[in-house]
Amino acid sequence: MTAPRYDERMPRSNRQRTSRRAVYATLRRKVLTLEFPPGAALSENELAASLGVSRTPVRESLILLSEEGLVQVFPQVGSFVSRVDPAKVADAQFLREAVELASLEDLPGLPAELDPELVDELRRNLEEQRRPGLGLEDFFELDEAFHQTLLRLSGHGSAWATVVSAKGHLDRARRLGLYDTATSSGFAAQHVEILDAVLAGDIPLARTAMRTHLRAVFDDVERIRARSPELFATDSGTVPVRRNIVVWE
Amino acid sequence: MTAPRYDERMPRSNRQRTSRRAVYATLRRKVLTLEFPPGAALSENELAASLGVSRTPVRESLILLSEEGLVQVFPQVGSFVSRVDPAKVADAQFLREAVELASLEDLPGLPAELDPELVDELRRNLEEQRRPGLGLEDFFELDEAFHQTLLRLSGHGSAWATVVSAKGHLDRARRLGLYDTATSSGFAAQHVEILDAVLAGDIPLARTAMRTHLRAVFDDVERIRARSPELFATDSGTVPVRRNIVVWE
DNA sequence: CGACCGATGCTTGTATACCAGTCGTGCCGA
DNA sequence: TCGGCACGACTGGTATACAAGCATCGGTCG
Repeated sequence: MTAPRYDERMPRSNRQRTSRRAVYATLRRKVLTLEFPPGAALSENELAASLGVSRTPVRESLILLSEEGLVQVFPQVGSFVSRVDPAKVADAQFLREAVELASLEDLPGLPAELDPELVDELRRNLEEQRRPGLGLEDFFELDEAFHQTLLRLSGHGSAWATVVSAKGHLDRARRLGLYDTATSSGFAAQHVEILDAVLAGDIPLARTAMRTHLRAVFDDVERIRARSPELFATDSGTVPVRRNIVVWE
Repeated sequence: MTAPRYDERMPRSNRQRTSRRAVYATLRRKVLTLEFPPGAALSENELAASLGVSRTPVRESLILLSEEGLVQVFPQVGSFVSRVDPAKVADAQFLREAVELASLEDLPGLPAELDPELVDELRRNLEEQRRPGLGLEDFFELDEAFHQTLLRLSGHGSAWATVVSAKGHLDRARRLGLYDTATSSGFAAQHVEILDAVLAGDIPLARTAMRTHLRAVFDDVERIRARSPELFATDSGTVPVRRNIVVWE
């Protein structure tokens, strides 16, 4: 007959370090940091060669990224980094706001019931955010951790994956413009406001603060768009362009 | 130099009918309808053989399904249909509720501003739902269409993909138990309530009705779980089982 | 009789080969 | 000069081959 395997807990044996995961992480990072700018052609063959792997993990990663909306694949034509589509950015904003605001509703009524470990984590995170001379990348990381931990606090940590997908589009849009530390320090203050409200058990206030915060992030994107409209795709009918075939000599 | 291709609109030339999409749709359907029951082993080779394709599209589909949480892949061990995890079902419920309720908030203040075409579509849909002798599968389809159209009505139709992912887990759980037409006719009535509130411009009422409706769906799942707890995974540490190695003769 | 231990056949992961489709290019003829 | 057509370089989609790990079975040895 059959026999059971793996009784309970295979902590990281599941999340194995596979080539595909590495490639996916690399490609996603390069897309989000604009190292691969919107509209850029992503040849499976080229990527495979430059990453030192075969087409298979590259291809599988591109499929995942296309599901995420960060990449568009045109069969027999090419794969391209998605244009920064304001509609998609707005969708991402809507989704993120819906999830994060709803999670606040599910916080325990009494602040005493909050997981003290997570609360500590949030406090330490906010302290880090206040550290002078903090780099932009560092702030991005802390920001991510803050929002994720907040979700865990309400017991909806698993919804983070959805937020991440949405955040991808937002972050990419934000990086299009200059994004100074002054702005980020403002965000840090908003984070404090949110946590204070949560710890005070004032959920409506927390919601308001969170909404204000997320809208500020979105407005940041809109500001960038107003200043540099050419960076955004105006028509959703994208225009793939076959890359130059450059032959030297 | 380069030359532009595909100026504007490639309506369905993009969503090409590829082997992978067909395989993905088939596998997903079989998982959701429990034709592939929770815990079942899904061998890439077997699936490829039975579907008449190679491992490649099968494998890519399994990767997508695993991202969706419907399948779990254990490297060098096997791929399995995910157990119906109550935690995951609850997560799905949370996500769906968050998105659908938030979308109602963004409905235009005046009912007159609603897209009349979509309103008609909703009305026709509800009429269909009231048709006597409606099969369960048909009702499921109408239900899907109703919720999707409602999202489009508030301009957030693109969030439907997220809801679909969540709905997958919910629907699978619901199918575990008997699900009679009496229940579904109750849901149809709730649909009417929601649409009435929307058309009356009473967004708070619409939200309440929607929340009640979605919770009823979730309670349906909980009811099934109470009656047949053995169908659900009690521990999240899943237990893959290698399929019998059956040798005939 | 029980514990070890290698052979074996499965699994998924990765690499490679081949295919059809989509252009750019340049020859070739009117 | 200009139009047309075929070739070739590229694309992603699919099929196949190979690699590495795990579990079971059956033998052997203590």
